[in-house]
Amino acid sequence: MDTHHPQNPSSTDTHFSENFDNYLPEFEFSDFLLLDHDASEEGFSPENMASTDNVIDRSSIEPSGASSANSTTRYRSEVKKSKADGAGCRVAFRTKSELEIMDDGFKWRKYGKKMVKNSPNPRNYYKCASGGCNVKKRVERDSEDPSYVITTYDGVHNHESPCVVYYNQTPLMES
DNA sequence: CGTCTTTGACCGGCGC
DNA sequence: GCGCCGGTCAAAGACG
Repeated sequence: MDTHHPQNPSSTDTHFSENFDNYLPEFEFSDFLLLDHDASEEGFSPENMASTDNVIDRSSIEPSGASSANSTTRYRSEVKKSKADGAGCRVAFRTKSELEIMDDGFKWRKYGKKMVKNSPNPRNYYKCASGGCNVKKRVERDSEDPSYVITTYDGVHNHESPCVVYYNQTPLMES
């Protein structure tokens, strides 16, 4: 259903974030939590945040180290067993958005929906549709503020975002 | 016709 | 040991 076509490469704009701005006018970060014990401030691998890191930057969240502790929302520190299969990087975002389907450039396939006890809203489970990439993401609405959406990324992409690929493959061609 | 969402069932972990 | 709860699977349906 999510006919998310990658941004047409013909735009050749230099700022992907600008595209995002047009894409999600009602996009506002409230909290972002880094739930990874192994990843310190430097642990913010560009691989993992291939495209979302753009969003973080534009939300003017202090990139200064230890800023992750800035989050007021106490997410249960799920420092559980981390599969050595690249999974081990957990990042949770809380965004203000009407739509819970936020296209971050990756292709996600929904594989489950569950009602959780803590919240009256269902929780959706997505998996990266790229072969060999078993990154998961779970999306749910804030129990207290339905206008907020909590997105939790689980794992690291072993491939670039389709958008990035696009930009890589089309360095300059428009006439 | 192919792809993706939906939905209930199943499974494993944890707490009591 | 049992029950609860969260996460995943897989068949069926819907949609393009």
